[in-house]
Amino acid sequence: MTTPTPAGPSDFIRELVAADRAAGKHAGRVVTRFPPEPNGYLHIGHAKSICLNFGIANENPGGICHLRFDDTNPTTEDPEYVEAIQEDVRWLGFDWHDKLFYASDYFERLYGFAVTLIKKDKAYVDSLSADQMRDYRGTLTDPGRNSPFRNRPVEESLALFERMRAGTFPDGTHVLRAKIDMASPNINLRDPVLYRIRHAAHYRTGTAWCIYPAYDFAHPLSDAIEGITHSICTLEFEDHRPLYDWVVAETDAPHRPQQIEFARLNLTFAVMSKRKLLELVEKNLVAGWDDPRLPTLKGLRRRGVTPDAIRAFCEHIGVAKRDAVVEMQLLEHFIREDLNKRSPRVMAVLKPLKVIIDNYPEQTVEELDAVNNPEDPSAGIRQVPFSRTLYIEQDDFREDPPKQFFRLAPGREVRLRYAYIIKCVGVVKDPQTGVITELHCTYDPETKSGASHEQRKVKATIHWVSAPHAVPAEVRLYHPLLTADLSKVTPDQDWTHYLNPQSLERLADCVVEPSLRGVQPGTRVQFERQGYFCVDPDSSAQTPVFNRTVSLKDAWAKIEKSQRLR
RNA sequence: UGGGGGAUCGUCUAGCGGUAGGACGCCGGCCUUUGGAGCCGGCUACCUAGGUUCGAUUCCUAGUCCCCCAGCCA
Repeated sequence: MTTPTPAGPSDFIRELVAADRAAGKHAGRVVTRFPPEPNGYLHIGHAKSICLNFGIANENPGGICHLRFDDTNPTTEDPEYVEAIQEDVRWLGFDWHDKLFYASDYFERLYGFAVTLIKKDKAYVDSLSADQMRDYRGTLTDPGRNSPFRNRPVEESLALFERMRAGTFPDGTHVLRAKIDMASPNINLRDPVLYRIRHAAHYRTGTAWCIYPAYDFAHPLSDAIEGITHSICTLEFEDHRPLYDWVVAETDAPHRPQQIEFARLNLTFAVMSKRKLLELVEKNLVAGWDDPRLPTLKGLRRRGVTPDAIRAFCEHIGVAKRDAVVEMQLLEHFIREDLNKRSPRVMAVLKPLKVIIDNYPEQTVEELDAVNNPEDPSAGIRQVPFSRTLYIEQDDFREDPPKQFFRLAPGREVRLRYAYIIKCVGVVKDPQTGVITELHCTYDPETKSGASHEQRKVKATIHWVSAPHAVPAEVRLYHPLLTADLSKVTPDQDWTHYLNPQSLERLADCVVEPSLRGVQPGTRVQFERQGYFCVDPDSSAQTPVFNRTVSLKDAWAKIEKSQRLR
């Protein structure tokens, strides 16, 4: 029997957690953690992990998810990122309560665990250079060789490790290594580095330390210290798991967390690697980490995406172990679906063309009823002013209309949304340039929108804004940043030439209906026939700035169109 | 060529020995007082070869392909 897709999210990790609870493992407790390194801003890929970890904690009674900063590398980390990451997790709608931790808070305890290991002769101070170590490590197919320092007496390692901490040695002269097996087929087990010397100021511990624990040492022990039950990470750590377990076991840590791996999120046409995102920001190829063209949470927020849409997307894509590349169209679908429900429809003209209704009284202003959201009757109606002089979209008029063009043209009729049917009776051009400067139309007073009698048919309805009431606005259209799939680009290849140099289009002469005067930053609206816009949440400009990210489909259509014209 | 993982519509994902389901996408139609909206219909998949079985996407065997690992990054 085929069963329909279950209503709630379910995946192998949730099943495993459920099985552990049922078996009474960890006394039925569920403790997860989201452990970012504060070396960049969070993006949609992190959202998958956040939704998973916090989601599992929320779904299980008494479950909790810690937020832990994995800040063990002083050279890449910055408090700016710590702040931004916390904002983003909260914005996404998750709460770590009082469970905010820093791996750097464990430095003293971690040092103690390391000393324990040395005393058990399970770790030693190695004095090989980095190059020598690489040489001794062997290759994928050849086993490694023992370091000449591997059998250093425990007392000597202990003393050396103490002096490493004291700052006696320069960077790179010594490391602390686990004593496991240099011939292991798993390279991670060939005496991995546990501590390295780094004379660098840490953003939290300052210069208190000049040795820093490596991920493979700090992470399992941080999990153990915090009583994490399920340590969920991405696939590339699968062959670190034996080391993870080794560290927890050999240090006699107070608790045995379990590492579980899942496939990270890849999105087509999105720059997701922190290295590349950093490069974009540092080379000023984008305006910052919150540039709406970026898949960062801050960027998505500025283009009007809601946390609800991101969470719905993350739930839908599922959790599995196979490598996956999700299509951008799927993300866009969830964004549209969400925005459709919540964004009021308003009228705006992006490229204005003046229209004068010759037979409409000069001083008259009518207030016409407009529906705020056809999908949500509770959103109600508003009034929009109508007058003799209007703006319509330049694209809605063609002097010489092609076959499939049904909007305004000389002698033709269209309906003005919420208003009257008008007919174009005259075209005024600049005598110098020949550019159309205004249209003259007549209106039919019998055709007012909502009038119950005799429905006249017109081929098209267009939007408009009353000129004397129009509110000036700026619109920024963000096209997809990339025109190629970056996953095909090798790490050392220059990838920035794939960026679309025309990815930002600024339209300065836009007008919007008066109901948008003084609208709050962050407000999401749908412009009639133009798509979803968000009043830039972080803009302090006098005139409202509307952001819109152009969908892949539209972007491609535009590219094709421009190619046809050539 | 060592080790660790993974293969189901174009893309994600379900299935746990009994007619391969959902979503996105795409195609067609309807709607037309806006649509990047809505409604209706259609499309395409079990990596290969053997075996076990009444019956295999599911179990077994062999193979193929893809991903990850040789940082004193995480």
